[in-house]
Order: sequence, then structure tokens, then C-alpha cells
Amino acid sequence: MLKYESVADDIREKIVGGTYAPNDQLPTTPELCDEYQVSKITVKKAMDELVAQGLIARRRGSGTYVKRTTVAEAKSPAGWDMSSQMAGFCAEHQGHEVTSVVHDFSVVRPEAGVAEMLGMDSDEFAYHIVRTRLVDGVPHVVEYTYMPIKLVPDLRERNVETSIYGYLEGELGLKIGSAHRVIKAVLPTDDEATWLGVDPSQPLLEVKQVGFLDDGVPFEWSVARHANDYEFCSISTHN
Amino acid sequence: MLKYESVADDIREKIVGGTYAPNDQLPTTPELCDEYQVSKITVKKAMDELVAQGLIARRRGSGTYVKRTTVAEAKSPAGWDMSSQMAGFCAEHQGHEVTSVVHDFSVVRPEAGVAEMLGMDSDEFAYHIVRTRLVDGVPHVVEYTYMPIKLVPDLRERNVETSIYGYLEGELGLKIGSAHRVIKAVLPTDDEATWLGVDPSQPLLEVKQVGFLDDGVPFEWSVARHANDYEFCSISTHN
DNA sequence: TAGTGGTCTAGACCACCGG
DNA sequence: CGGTGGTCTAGACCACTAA
Repeated sequence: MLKYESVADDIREKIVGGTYAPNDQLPTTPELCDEYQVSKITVKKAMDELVAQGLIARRRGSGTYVKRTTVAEAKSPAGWDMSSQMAGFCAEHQGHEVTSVVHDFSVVRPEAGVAEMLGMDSDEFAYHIVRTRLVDGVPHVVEYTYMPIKLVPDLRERNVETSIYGYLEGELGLKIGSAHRVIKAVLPTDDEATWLGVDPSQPLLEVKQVGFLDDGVPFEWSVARHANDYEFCSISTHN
Repeated sequence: MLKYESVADDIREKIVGGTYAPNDQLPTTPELCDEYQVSKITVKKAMDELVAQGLIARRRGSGTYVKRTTVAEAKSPAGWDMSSQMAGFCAEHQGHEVTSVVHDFSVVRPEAGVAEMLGMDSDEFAYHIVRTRLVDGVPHVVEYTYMPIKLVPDLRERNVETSIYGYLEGELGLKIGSAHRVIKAVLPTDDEATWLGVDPSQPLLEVKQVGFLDDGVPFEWSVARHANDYEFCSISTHN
């Protein structure tokens, strides 16, 4: 384990455990260097993590302070954890049974807008997958996915029924690097209302996403329409 | 200007300008050190920025690559710019006339849940502001805001009608540090439909937010309900 | 003015990828 | 194996805050 990670983990535990209370000033950088026997820059990198996770705030010339956050969110439930946001629907619901109903699984030439987002030529093929995803048997979200066949030459029905991300990372050895998302509120189509078992007047949260591998190549364009009061969490930081 | 910022800016321009094309490998770290006459760590910090902005991807042992993003988003329009997401509604619509219709402006004891999020005692007072915000005369969003009076002792109607953030940062010298958000889809109330001039069946994007000052003290609890197909943008990165 | 965090450096060492 | 990016260090210097 990396030094800055173990320092960050230790301080995070002391924050959620109450050793450092909300609004407290943390020990200064030299003190932390002494406590953990690491250099100034390593302490700073650990702090950078905690700032990104929304636990602390720093003021030059003054000190580092524990943010007055609610305990619930400090313990970083699924929604606030960036890495589970990246790892796909299954990872967000670990400990529960995730299944899928596949409405369409075909190979098509995607429309121009999608092809451009995926860096595809106009005559290239892509998988087209439409599925409803269920957690413990309850429908949660309808997903529409395009994925270039050149990146994933042998996708099968059984992969689509379970976890596509699991197949990509597990069997193909691909590594998912990042995702760009656009979020808006929509009404369900008639099909979606049926698949999700919701009233056609109940709004859905639409998350449109382009997924990238760790070498920067886009591998997925998808639209997920979430029911059941799904909430998307986000933390922004100045600088 | 800081060195790592100017390096990042220069490389960003070369990416959006086409000098470095999508899928290209960027020069290696030693080459960039030589080109910009800076150290390895400074180059890395510049790259960290570009990774966070979704422009490049790095692979240890292989190299650094320009992501295959659409040009539109590489130029980072308002929605994709984190810093404008932080700076409030006015900053998001620079160059346009932002006005407000104030429906309520009072001082109250907020309910327990809000008070806890703001780190307030149960007998403390807070401003309560309800307003519709318009861009060039067109209603865009309804905002419900609570703000402890101890942090902002003299908020007036004229501040609420224009920009609260402008008042906090300009006249009070407070610095806004971060925000924690929870996003979901909702239907408008009757009042909201009237204020926004939309049909009561048109869904809104609700952004619930706690805003923090740069010393980690929460200064604002707010719910913004956006109409007009408002889109929220977000970039996630592995590690 | 003393003390805070932020930037930057040169250089050592490590983990990983590809030929 | 050579080359990539990642981590870590000790130490210099800077910008800012608070008393």
C-alpha cells in the first residue's frame, strides 16, 4: 500500500471515528510528517485525497479543518464513492442480486452522433443493448448501450444478462479509466414505464455517459434512465 | 501564474487546437520537462489537471494519450467547467442578464434536518429565501435557500434580488470552498409550475446542495429545481 | 513576525508495458 | 531489457493569515 493512501486512510478513520471532530483544526503539516514519518509532499497528497472526498478544507496561512459534514455522508455510502460510480451498476449494489431483462441485443451501425462520440467510422458496427436492470428482483433502471465490436469482439447474451463491465475487466483484461456524464430529468416512454413498473407520469433521472478505457479510447455510449427516486451524488471543490 | 498551470494551459490549447490529435500519444515526461524547462513533478501536476478535466489518459509503462472526446466538450463549455459550477448561477450565465423574483425572504428557525446539515443549534436563526431565477427574462430555476444569520449578519433584499454569492465574496470577503450535491428528478409543485411557466407534468432536475466556505464551515443549504431541460455535467476518473 | 500551507526542484527508486 | 509514468524524499522558497 502506498504511503499517502495509508496516511489518508488513517486520518479519514480518525475523522469518522470522532478523534478529529467537525470544525477541529487538524495537526499541522510538520506535525503529521513527524507522526507518520513521511515527507511534507506525501502528507499534502494524502490531504488532497481527503479534500476531494469532501472531508476537510485547507486555508493557506491558517490551517486544515474538518468540514462540518453529516456523519452519514462522511462514512461515504455508495452514492458518494467515486470509484463505485466508475465501476458500474453491479458494483454500486454489492451484496444484492443484480439481474437483467434483455429487450434487445443486436449489432448495428449506430447513428452519426453516437458514432462520433465513440470515435467510430460511419460504416463500423457496434453492439446495441437495451436492458432493464433489477436489484433483488425490483426493476431500477433501463439502459441503452452502444459498444464498438472492434473493442469487444465476442460479447454474448450471457455477458449482457449479468455484467458487461465484469466481462470487459475480467475476461478481456480491459481497464476502465473514466466517464463523461450528462444528467437530466425526463419522463419515461410507454415501454420504460412498463419495464420499470412505474406510472408514466413519474419522472426518471437520465444519465447519458461516454465510458473510456484507461488509454483514453471510448468503449461505450450509454443512456441510463433511473426510477425509484435514484439520487446522483457529486462533490465540487475550488482549485 | 503558476508553472504547472501554464504548462497545463499550453497543452490544453494544443489539444483543442489540434496540434495533438485525439488518440495521439503526448510527448513523454522527460520531453515535456525539456520543452517547458520544468521538473518532472511539475509536468505531472499539469497532467493531473488535464486528467481531471477529461482531456487525457495515462498508462504507466506506456504513455499519455489524448482522449477521443468530441471537440465541443473539449472546449469546456459552461456545463463542463467545474469552477463555474462552484461559483453560482450568475457565473454560469455570464454575458446574460440574471434577475430574480423573490417569493419569500424571512428569518426562521430551520427544521432539524437542515439545521444539522448546517451545523446549527436548534434555536439558531437562518435566512429563508425562495426565489425564481431568470436568464434574459426567461425563468430557469426555483431556489429554496437557508443560510445561518451568524455567518451573514446583514443580508438585504437587494442582495437577494441579484447575487447572494456576489455579496458573500465581494462585500463580506468570504470565500466559497466546496459543495456537496444530491441530484434527482422531480415533478414541479403547482407553485413551481406557475413560477417557471411550465406544464405541471414536465419533470424538473432537483439539485440539493450544501455549500461550504474555504474553512469547511457550511454556509448554505439549498434546493434548486431546474426547468428547460437543464443538464448537469460530471467527469469521473479512476484513481 | 512566526507559522501555516503551496510550489518547485533534483534525484532516487519502483511498477508496469512493450519489443 | 529500455522506457514509461508513479511515488517519495529533503530542502529551498513563496503567499498568506493571524496575533
